[in-house]
Amino acid sequence: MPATAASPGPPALVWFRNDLRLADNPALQAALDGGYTPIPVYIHAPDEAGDWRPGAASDAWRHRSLDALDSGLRQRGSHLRRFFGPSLATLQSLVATTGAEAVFWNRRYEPAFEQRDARIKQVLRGQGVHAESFNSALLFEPWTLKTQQGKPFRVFTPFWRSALANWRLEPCMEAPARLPDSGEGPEGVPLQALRLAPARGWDSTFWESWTPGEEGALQALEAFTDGALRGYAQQRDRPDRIGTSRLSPHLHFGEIAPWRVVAALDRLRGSAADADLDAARRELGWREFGYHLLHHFPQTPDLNFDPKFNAFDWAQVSPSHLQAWQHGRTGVPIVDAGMRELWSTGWMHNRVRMVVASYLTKHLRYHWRHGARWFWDTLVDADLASNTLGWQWVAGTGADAAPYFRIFNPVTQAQKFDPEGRYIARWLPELAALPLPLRFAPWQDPATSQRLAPDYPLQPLVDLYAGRDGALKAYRQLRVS
DNA sequence: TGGCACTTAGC
DNA sequence: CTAAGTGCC
Repeated sequence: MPATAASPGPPALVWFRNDLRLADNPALQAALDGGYTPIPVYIHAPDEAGDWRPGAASDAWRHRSLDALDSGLRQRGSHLRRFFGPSLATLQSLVATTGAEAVFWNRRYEPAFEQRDARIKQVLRGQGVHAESFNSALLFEPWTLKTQQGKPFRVFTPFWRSALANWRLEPCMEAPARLPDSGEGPEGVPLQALRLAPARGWDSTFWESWTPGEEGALQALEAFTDGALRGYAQQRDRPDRIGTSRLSPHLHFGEIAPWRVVAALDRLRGSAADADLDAARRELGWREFGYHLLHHFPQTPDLNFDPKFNAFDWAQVSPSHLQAWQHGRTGVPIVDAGMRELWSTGWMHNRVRMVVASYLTKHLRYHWRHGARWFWDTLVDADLASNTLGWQWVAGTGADAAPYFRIFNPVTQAQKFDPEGRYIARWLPELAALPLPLRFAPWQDPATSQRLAPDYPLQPLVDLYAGRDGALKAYRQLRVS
């Protein structure tokens, strides 16, 4: 029986995780449809993520997104209650103190969470609580698509073909206009107590370019469909323009449903170019593929997907060289520009992610895990599925990966995708005075570079040809052994 | 979702 | 001489 203001139903916990939105939220909707009074809770339990507890940039975003969620709930007459973990004990205690008859949540697919949540569901049900989970994050949950042999996909193209052949979208559901509130049980702790926001405010520059939360996500979607979608198939490779959707952090935190993004694209069929719409949908497909792989190959955040690479001769890490890469001081402009963009905005253009990753794993020949870890800590969109897929793909160790010998030349990449050098100049202002061909490769005229860009490293960490050569030698060695 | 050395066609 | 194609890493 649906709840009304006059006769509120029994309480049910709605456990928010990476589904920080009120529209298209199946767990919240299940509570309402079941006639319950939803008690929205968030439980801070970073240790339960195992080796992959969220990084600092991700936490900074989550702080703001939780704040936005609480505002949205309050506008509708409810509010968010925040607690410290462990998750199971906290839920059990809340069930006891609120009298909740049910617990609803939306699924996560990271290995540590899949295990934890399965156990939580089992224990709660064993205690007679109605515990149920839903899909809020994916177009296709990892177990819904299989190859002809009933096995998980390892190659993107057949995976995506299968997805398109089995296409079925969740209907979009507007956020409830009003929510009943319950006064039962503890109120939890203030948002600040979770200490997600950086103490010293190093993230302040992030928020010039991002608005965490459901409202910000919808604005980003609108900005995309009104703007960068036109020409997306080509322009998304251009880091010097706003050529991408910039939806990744919103999708990661569940501030928007992927099917709402698809629905927005579908509405543009006929008025926007099919190539652009298909390319945009295909990028969502890579996100889906990442979750598919992570679920079926749960070791891949830490281990090579292709075990052949376990014998690969990665270079020993020099802490100063690794730090030069991290802080954008390698002496290769497009690499350094990307790493500085990451550091100051918590995000990096995808084309540049590939370039800096190729440089780390090929020219420096460092194990991809060093790059994956740095991205994990610095990206606001850090996502275990996408991060793992991306790094193993570039490193050549992954499923359907670029072959190891596919080594990006950072100078060629910059000339091709940042032809006016504007992206480089934006993130490396000390290079803005360098004339164009030189701005891509300052070492080619050391005297001029010294004069016009005295603050930039004149001596690249590694010679590009030597780096490429060393990588190919190590790869050859792997193949004959 | 490459790069490069080398070839060949065409001027 | 350059552009386009090819095979390999």
